[in-house]
Amino acid sequence: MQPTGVPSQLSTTPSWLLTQTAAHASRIVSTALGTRHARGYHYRVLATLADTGPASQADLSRHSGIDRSDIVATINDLGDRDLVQRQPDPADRRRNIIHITPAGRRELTHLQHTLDAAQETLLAPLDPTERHELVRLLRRLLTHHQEPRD
Amino acid sequence: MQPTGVPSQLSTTPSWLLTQTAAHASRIVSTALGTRHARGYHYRVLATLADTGPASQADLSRHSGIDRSDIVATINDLGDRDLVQRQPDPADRRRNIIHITPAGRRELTHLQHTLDAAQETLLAPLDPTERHELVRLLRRLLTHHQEPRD
DNA sequence: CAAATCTCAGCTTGACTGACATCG
DNA sequence: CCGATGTCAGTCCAGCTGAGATTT
Repeated sequence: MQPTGVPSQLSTTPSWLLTQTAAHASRIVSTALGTRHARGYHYRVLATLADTGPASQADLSRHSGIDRSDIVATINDLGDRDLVQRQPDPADRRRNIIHITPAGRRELTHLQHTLDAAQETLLAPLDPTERHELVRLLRRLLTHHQEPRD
Repeated sequence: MQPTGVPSQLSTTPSWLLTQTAAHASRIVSTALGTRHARGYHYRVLATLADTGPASQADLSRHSGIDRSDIVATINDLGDRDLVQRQPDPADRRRNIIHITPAGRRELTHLQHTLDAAQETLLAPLDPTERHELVRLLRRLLTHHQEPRD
């Protein structure tokens, strides 16, 4: 008896497995973030700000991997909740400098704890060695496909 | 120097790695399918039909994991290209029975070859043992999260 | 009546595209 | 004028929700 009745041609395919597992991961993570009224973009922006300090929206886009266009709404959301502040750059009036606020840092900490728990849920069936191996393999694939500077 | 400049908190997270890797996989696969003017749903429906034989749209939905609502448009697309046929079920007039046509089988074969190549591209940096291990770990995660009959 | 089937319209996330005005 | 920046509108895929019509 098959799990979801998925045809064998699909269910043995690495890319299918990846997609499916990622879908589960994303659902678990979204649910976790949802308990704090956040979404992926919100966390990524906060994490990036905490990581690299205040930045222009363009820099934020580059560092977080979120498209310029999507940064706008995300910053609006976070700004509405006073988790970040948008200030015009006096030195370059095209720019907004985005700062994370103390409340933003606190929220980030909460989010990280929430995500740690989600991570544990996701990886429950794997022992530490296997988790490490999974991470290793995925990183290999990622770096390979990210830096094909040929 | 970081690859995409992604903050470390993200880049070491399994679920982040999964999502990112899956994104690459999906782009590779979509591109491959695109060369034959197909998308994921098209392949999945064709593969399911070839695997389980003619089926109602509801069964097709169950077996392919595609939502009922999305089956409709997919079958329309495939029908327009004469890759499948939609016939009313004489025994149950609520049903349409979907058949794969000879052209559909031929197209499926093409798609599978295309996808095999995409798979090879995706897994290029891993040796056979590692590929097998990756598949094993992903399947463990999947089955765990798919059949939580607790 | 309940349940299954098909269909349709619409929403959501994440990612992206194109255009535009502003400014350096 | 070129190029970077912020903004806005809109597209796209994959997945889902809800409702209706039809039939068993």
